[in-house]
Amino acid sequence: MAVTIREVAKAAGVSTAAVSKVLHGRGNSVRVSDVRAAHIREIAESLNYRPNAVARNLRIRRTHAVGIIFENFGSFANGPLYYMHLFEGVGGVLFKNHYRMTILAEIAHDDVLSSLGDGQLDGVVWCKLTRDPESLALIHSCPIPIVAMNAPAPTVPTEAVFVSCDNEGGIDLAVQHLVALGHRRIAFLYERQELDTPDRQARLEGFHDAMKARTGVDATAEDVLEWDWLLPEFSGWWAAKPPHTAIICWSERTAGNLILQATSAGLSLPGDLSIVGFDSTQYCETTTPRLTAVCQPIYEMAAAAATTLLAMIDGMPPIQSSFTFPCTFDVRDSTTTPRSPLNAENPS
Amino acid sequence: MAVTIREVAKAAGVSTAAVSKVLHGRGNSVRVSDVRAAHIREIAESLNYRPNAVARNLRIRRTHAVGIIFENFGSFANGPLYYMHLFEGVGGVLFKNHYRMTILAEIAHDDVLSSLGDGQLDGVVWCKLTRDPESLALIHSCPIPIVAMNAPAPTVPTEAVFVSCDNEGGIDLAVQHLVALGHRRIAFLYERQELDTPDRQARLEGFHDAMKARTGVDATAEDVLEWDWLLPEFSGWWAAKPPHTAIICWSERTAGNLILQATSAGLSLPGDLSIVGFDSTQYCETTTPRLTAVCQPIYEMAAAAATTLLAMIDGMPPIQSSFTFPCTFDVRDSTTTPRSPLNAENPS
DNA sequence: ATGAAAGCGCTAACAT
DNA sequence: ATGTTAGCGCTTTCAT
Repeated sequence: MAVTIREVAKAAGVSTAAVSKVLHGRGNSVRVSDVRAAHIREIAESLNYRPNAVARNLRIRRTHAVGIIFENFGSFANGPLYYMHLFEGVGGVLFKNHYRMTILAEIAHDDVLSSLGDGQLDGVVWCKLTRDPESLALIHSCPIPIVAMNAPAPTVPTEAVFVSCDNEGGIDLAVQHLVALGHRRIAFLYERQELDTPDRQARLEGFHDAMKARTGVDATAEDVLEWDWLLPEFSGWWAAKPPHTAIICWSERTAGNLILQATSAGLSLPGDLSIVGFDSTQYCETTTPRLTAVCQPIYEMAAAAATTLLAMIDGMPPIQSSFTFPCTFDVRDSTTTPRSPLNAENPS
Repeated sequence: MAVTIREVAKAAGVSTAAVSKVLHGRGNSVRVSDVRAAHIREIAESLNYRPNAVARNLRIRRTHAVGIIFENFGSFANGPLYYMHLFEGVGGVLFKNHYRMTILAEIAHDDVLSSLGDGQLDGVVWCKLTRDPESLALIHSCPIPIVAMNAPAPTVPTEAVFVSCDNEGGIDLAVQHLVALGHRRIAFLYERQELDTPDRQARLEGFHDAMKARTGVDATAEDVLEWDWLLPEFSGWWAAKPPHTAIICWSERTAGNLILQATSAGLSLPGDLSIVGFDSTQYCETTTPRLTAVCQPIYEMAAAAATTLLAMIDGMPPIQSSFTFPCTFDVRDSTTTPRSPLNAENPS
């Protein structure tokens, strides 16, 4: 069907080795004179030769393709924009380096090994890899390098590299901001469905630490709100006149839904309730009020992940086994001074 | 390095053909007894054998991977959500059929052929393929099947299949809606940067047709607004007291930016100006006011594209060379009756 | 500088 | 029912 290197060689009256060298420039044990090279190129062109990458991949044992695993590909478009940026950031680096990016849909753990070990991928970026023993075992027996994004670095050293943001530090920025505005009773909110998400867990821990550090008092169970997906619990919670004047949401999207619920419950935002989100994307500009949020440097993180992965593929041992990026804080319109600071520092 | 089918065969005392048949179930000229099969499986397991897909791909000349080309991958996250849905829709079908999806970044036309003809892809979904002769030539010489999404079907028949929505019909729904509300002077808005986008062109044509049909008068040049990316022209335009009472935006994101500009210029929406977008995603729920918009059935379109492509890969000639899906209309809060219908039908 | 030939790991026709 | 073998298209070592 397609014209092969052999046919080009025959037509040009040279060996396949010469054609390979000239057209693909690989190998250094073969030398071809300029005239011959030009001739070969001409023949190849006229025959409309297209190199077969699959054959080459088999031979050199490299595909220049890396996989990217999302745990929930199906809800990409309605999920946080965060994923998209991550995706773009990784893709940007890969494409610049002439790698392809292959999406691996949510796959059963059993299938992962066969997917990652079938020779089609040179490496993989794994988003939200969990820390359970099963995953660690998997990392261990995986024949290609892995970089995990937004996953907590495991306590035992592994072959994989972990890239994430400083979730605790990010939440501390949020608490700091709210406390500076005068808030004392602050709640932390997440969806029941996100219970297992490593980032959520880290942020909750950060919340406890920060509350202790910034207000001097420990957060209690009633300061932690675990609600359902679209936060139907809100109106009941608000009706019970909670002492809180601000809510920190574990994610951007959660904050968006909270704004929706609060608005439709008749609250005036941010006067009645200050709201902070996590992840500061374009999305935060489109909510009303615009969402104040912790910002993780997604593009830098994605670029670090991809760059490190490519280095590993090239056989260089990673410099670090984990990278943690500091967060920043973007103040927008969803936070303000509390209407009535319940636990003001200096009640006169 | 990795254990091959040959080593399994040797360890099990059988032929490679037997191993291949048992483990991968391919070929029908080979029969293996149950006991032998069980034994082979056992050996393979104990040797931790992993089939090499690259070798198999070379042999069977199939990769079970399809490519997806976006013209502007880099601005995915900040672009219209439309792309994401498309992406998910295509991916959903592919994954269900055990195909992989490979992202092809914006590539120079010269590179396209080498990318699509290198044997690594069984087919490709091409988003926003333009209709120029160059692209048509490319389609013609492309060795794998192509499905074009949201591209106008060319007038001359091609090997590719085209999937798009009825842009004209969609715009007509918008005009109908506005006219029913009492609007007579309606503008059509797009960004200068989108000049070449086929969808935009089709929608503008649809605008002209619909205005003629629904109001009886032709739209003029001043009814067509070609502004810069973030619509900085808005305030000047509005200050000049244009006769228009409504604007139809070529895209969802354009409409969002228009809302931002109008709001910051002090307009009260939708009272001062009715706004309609194109593409009705989650994004339309997050603007203030919520965006009334034409809705194209993206998931169905994506599914049709992917399904058709897979059929073509399997050698079945496509039933149709183009699929056009009807649009629907989602009324939200960004449209209302005009404050003062300038050209009311029956001025008393 | 150039060519011959041996595989990469797998599949499938063919032979037994 | 099972084994032998010839490739898929390319790279690369080794002779010349």
